[in-house]
Amino acid sequence: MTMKTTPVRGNAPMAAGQASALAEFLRTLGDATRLRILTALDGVCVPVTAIVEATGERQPTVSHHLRILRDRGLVVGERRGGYVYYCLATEGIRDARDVLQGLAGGEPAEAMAVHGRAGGE
Amino acid sequence: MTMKTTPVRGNAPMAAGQASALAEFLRTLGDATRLRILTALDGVCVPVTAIVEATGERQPTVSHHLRILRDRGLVVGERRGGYVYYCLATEGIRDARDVLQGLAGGEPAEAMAVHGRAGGE
DNA sequence: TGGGTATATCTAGATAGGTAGATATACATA
DNA sequence: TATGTATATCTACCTATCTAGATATACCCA
Repeated sequence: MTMKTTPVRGNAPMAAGQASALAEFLRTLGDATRLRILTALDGVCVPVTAIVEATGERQPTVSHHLRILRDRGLVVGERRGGYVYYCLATEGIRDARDVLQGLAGGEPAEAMAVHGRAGGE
Repeated sequence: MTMKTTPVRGNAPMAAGQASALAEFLRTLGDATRLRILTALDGVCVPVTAIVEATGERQPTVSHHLRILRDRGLVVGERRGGYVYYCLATEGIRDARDVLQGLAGGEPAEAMAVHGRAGGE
């Protein structure tokens, strides 16, 4: 028996809970339709109809992804007459940017720590 | 018939191909095991055994994710004797950071444009 | 060359997440 | 109130992906 013991030890990896939360956040952004919806909403508030038209996706599909984005706090919807207008959620988007900055900046672990977004488990 | 025409038009969303490429990249990072592997490799090069030990994942699972990270150019493996040492891929990680910066910085569309990473289709 | 260790691959099996289609609900106006 | 439009929800199906377990391959040393 020769190569038994590990010659070098890796860093302690990111905590499991933190990694799951960060991974889930990244998967939220990791869908082409959602990215297209988010960019379509950049700077404007528009009804679902407009998003359907802009993206070329079907209405139920758009509603489905809007729901996910809403649940994650990335967009907000407000009823105005017959339409529900969707906008980027200022705070949620700012948090998201911070997380991405943290990831890009070096220590991925720090990203989630600062901004509560699913921090704990 | 009353609410027929859309009152406001959304922005033109990100191009479909670009969105898919960006989404795929984000999904690559959107896995807790891969995030943990990446952090375990921060600043050091270690054999698979060490990653298995550090993460607590099984060896085939680690190899699987290493393969994905390797294919995406985020890590590189080099054989040294009986072990294969894995390190963060300097260039790939720099590109990844740039993409994340671009996403965080404002115009998500610009992120992929600059750095080739799956830019085309 | 033979035995042992390290790593990769293969085959399922399980599960999450996406889209489609139908339909229900909410709202506005006539 | 009746009707039409806008949005949400529900079910089913499909696909991608993760993990497990077994096994193959690569390499080292005696």
